[in-house]
Amino acid sequence: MSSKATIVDVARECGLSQATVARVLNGQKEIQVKEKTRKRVLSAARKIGYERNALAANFRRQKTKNIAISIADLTNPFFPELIKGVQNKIREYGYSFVQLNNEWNPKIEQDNFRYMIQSRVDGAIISPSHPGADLTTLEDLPIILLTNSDKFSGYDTIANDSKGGMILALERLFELGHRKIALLTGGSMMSVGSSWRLQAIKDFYSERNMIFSDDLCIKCDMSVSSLESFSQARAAMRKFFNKDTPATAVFASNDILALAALHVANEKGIKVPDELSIIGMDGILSGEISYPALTTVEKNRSQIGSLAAKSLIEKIETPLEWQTKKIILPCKLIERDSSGPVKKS
Amino acid sequence: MSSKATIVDVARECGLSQATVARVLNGQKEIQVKEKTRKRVLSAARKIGYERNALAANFRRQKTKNIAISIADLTNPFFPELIKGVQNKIREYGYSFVQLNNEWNPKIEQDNFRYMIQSRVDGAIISPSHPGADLTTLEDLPIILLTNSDKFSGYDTIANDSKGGMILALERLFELGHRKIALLTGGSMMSVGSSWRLQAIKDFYSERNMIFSDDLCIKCDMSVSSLESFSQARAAMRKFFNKDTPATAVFASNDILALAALHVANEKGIKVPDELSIIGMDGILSGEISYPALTTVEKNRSQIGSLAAKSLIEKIETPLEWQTKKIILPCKLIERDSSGPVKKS
DNA sequence: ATTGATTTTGATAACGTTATCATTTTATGG
DNA sequence: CCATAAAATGATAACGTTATCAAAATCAAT
Repeated sequence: MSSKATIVDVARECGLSQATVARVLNGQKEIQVKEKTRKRVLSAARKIGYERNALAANFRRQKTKNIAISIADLTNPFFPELIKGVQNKIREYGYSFVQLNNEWNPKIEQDNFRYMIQSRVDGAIISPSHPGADLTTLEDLPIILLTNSDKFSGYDTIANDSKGGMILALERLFELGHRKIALLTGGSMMSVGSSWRLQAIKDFYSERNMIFSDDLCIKCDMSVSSLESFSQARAAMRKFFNKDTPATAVFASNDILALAALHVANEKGIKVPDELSIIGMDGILSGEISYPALTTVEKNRSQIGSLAAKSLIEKIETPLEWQTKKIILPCKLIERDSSGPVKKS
Repeated sequence: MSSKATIVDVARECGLSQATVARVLNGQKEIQVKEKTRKRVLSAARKIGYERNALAANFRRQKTKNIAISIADLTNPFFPELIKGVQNKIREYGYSFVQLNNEWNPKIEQDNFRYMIQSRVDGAIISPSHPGADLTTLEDLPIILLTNSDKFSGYDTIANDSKGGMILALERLFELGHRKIALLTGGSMMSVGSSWRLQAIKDFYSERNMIFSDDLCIKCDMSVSSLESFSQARAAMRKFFNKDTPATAVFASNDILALAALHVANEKGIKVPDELSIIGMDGILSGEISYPALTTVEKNRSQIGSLAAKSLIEKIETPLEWQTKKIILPCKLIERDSSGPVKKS
């Protein structure tokens, strides 16, 4: 049944050596083989239904044309588009990928790293589960990290400029007249902690000779799944509004949190954007189709994915020319319908 | 550089034959090897840093412990959770997977099938890009299809009972007093066409001695991406409301469309659920976090994924005992906040 | 034609593991 | 203690491709 035809069978069929057959069927750049013999081989191959045995080929060259993508959780809306970007790019180069989730669990992450080594992937794109992730298992496997944490010095990294993006949002809110801006946060999707965000907004205010009151920082426990973090954020927002701290705008560190804020605002009859402006971060689908549509600081995840893929393949294929890169991509403010000028009262 | 230690090196190191070493390191069920030698091998392996070369092993056994998952588009919110279900299940059995997107393009889909054959995956879970998808390329590769289309007789299939789910929603709406129910549809995510839905709702009405007016069927062009189909549906809904055909409820064939309806209702100041009930289908995250939260007919995608994975592995590992299965899972109505009793007027 | 350079083809040895035997060692029972 | 069975280990041949080198065929130029 599954005893497939091999290159030797094709050779026998067309009366040529297996070397020549190999050159025709799997040889690169179609070099060094006469058109006539090429035809002969191809028709013989078609006749007996030859299909290349990639297992044998990979084994022989100890290359797989396969890369790994290690992320925390595929159901996190941040990742699918990123992966798509990777996928589209690597297809151009004839690579494919295995996708490994770790559910934020460092132990599973380590298993996955082990798997990468054993299955001899040619390289990996890794979104570390936490800033202390141990990458030593990977030895000299070419990798690109999706993070901008400074814990990974010496590694190649690609990420959006989250801080810059945050400032973009704050500046715009200031332009719109907002001065009482609440910060809704609880650790980013990359699990890099969020204390820098509080610092960033404080700096932002102090640069303008104002102070950011800690009352306006709404912290919520950040949990594993998007849905849980939504619930947590919603609870936090409900509490916040009950205290009726006067805030005219909310900046949330991701769209899920922003949508929680929007949800609570709707619930309480607070008009968005007339009475409250909300800006999120990431640019996920849920924010595009909500009502009102969410203003957000977009991270171009597809672009990150394709850049990471491109870099990785360069690193794999021309390792000598490679030198460590830290790419930081700007974010882009997308103004939709959840933000507007502060209400005159 | 990357010349890794092999089984032979370990054998030399510990003074045993490579056969014994192989039995210790990669042998199944830890049978037939003395505890003392086992220790000897393991410490030698650790000492010289042996890592199993899965390429060689796969090649030798012509098995990969790898399956493929072929879907249309990873960014379609339907799929990530399904894939997660697959992933969790196959991990139990020591399998991993490659994920292949086809962007609804049958040509790419065929390339992907070819890739499966050449890379010798042990099996595949396939969501056909369209009902006429050609699976002959796959010959006798064990596969499980994610569809309930009757075009795939003879294949193993798993899918939710969409029609049953739809009836669940309609029955509930009837219970709530709704008689004028609009059907918002345009082809399902599985691209299986949607004419059956119109038929189903007509049957539903006629079973109750009523007739379903075609005016209440809102068709929208179904496009590739979720966002586009949202826009299309929103446009269709705007048109529908302008005609002010009196409908007290909308049943949408997926959550994206339902959210489009919700969006337009909000836009027009139509109160949901007081003035209009909306029920969607699938149970995606966006519907859980919208305001109001979307009532939906849930398809348990994680369950489908894990069932598909379990079946596939059975089919792979005990092919003789296998017999063709067509599994149809019931849907579940999840009542959230977008549906309620019809308004008394 | 004859030489030499060049292109095209052929023969064959790896790659590192697993599977199949053959062989050795250990256990069992009279 | 010997015979026999059972358990543990060893030797070696695959798996199907690619890479290397050698041989043959073709081409160019005298």
